[in-house]
Amino acid sequence: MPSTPVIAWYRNDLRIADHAPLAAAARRDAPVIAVFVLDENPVNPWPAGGASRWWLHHSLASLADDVERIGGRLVIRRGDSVAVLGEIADTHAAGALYFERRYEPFERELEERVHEALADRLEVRRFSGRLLNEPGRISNASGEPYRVFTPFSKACLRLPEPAAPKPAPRRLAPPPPDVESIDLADLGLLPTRHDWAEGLRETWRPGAAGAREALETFLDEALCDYHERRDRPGRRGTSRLSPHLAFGEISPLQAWHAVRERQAADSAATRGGDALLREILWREFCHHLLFHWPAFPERPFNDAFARFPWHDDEDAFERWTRGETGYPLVDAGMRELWRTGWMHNRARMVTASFLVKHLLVDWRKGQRWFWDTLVDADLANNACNWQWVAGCGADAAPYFRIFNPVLQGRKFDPEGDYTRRWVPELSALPDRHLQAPFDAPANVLTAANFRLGRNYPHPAVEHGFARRRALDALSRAKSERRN
DNA sequence: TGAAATGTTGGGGCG
DNA sequence: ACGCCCCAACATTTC
Repeated sequence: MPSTPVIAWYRNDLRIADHAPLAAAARRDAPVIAVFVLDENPVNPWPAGGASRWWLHHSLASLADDVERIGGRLVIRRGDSVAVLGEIADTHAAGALYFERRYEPFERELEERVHEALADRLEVRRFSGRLLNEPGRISNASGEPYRVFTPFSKACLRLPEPAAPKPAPRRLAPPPPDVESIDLADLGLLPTRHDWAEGLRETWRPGAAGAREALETFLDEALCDYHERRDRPGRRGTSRLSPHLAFGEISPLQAWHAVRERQAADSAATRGGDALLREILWREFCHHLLFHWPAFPERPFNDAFARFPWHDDEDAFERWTRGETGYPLVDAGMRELWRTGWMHNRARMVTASFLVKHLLVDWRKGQRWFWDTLVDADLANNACNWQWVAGCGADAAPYFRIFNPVLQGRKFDPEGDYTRRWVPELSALPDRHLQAPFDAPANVLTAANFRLGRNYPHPAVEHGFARRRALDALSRAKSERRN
């Protein structure tokens, strides 16, 4: 068989194990041109944000090592994906192009363009892997896509247990030596003007090895109590796999299978394991929604919100982004995000609810901010969860569910570990008053040498007032729809 | 994967 | 002893 090279096109699937395109390429017993193309097409409405770019840089470095370890070489390029892939294909007479599917509208369209441009010259094949199930495969009794999570997840769980993930190819035939590549550093993914990435470096280890390490740590230390402890942001109770999943350093199948294995070995892991699998299914559900409603990141799923009078309050929005709202749990979350590129899920719900319901700022502004600052930024999850919080999404929190940031703080950070870690100026306050310094008696504040308005801001808005205002505005939006 | 308002119950203080 | 009130504590409903 003539060994014309095969191109393995990498995008958000930066791993070598359980990677169908790479495995198929290796099986061809031909030179493998593994290539990542940084495509900064201005038409893409969702180019990677700063935190994602930082992660991408390090993840590519790790992938390059992994590819080399099995005898290959990762080619790095920048430019228009169609043009670059076409040029590589022509220059090296490639016989095939393999890649893993994505589900974002822009990426789906890109896949179509790649197919159209190249399919007459070589074999273009796309593979599944980013999800456990193709979005088109899951539908309800009447053939419609599910709009509610619970029946969706039940349908997923009724399917046969997925097959075990495949190991990495043992060996790749290297690409022709003259395949052009540029230095990773020349992609310009790292911050230039000032180095804001220190907190990211301290917190994360991007790459498949880091993903595997995070998974093992989670399985050993947190899985059994996951269903309870994941709600406490002050403890290490969550998997912290989200950025690794977002960049495909670990596949959802690998995570799923590892949890199932642990459950089989240890009955104490049953409940925690099921809770984690449920989160993986939420991820599937979000992608399923984005697949069937491509406008999800731009438009409220529920029409009643189409003309909601959001407040264009730039000042309040900026206070929120900086973690200076005057509500300790909200500020803790926002500062954790800025520093580490990640935020505990409980805090995500509370901070997002605060922006949308207390400040009445458009959820799309919050979505954008998260998109730029999260290392786990994923279009489907981000859009789906913001709409969920705002109350306009599929299977969303009802409009009258408004988090009280003070009560949430007392309930989920009772000892104040999380709040004090990220808002250290509150450290000296006793637990009792930590979440509401504005309600603390004067003698308590004096004893802590604390003055509201000097050490820490006054609340951006009073909770009782904000709550009534949101209920009023949201219920009106609902009834106007009916008329 | 809420919170607040409202309703109910039961113990204890008190006249 | 009794009724009355207060108010936790808990349950229900309402937003």
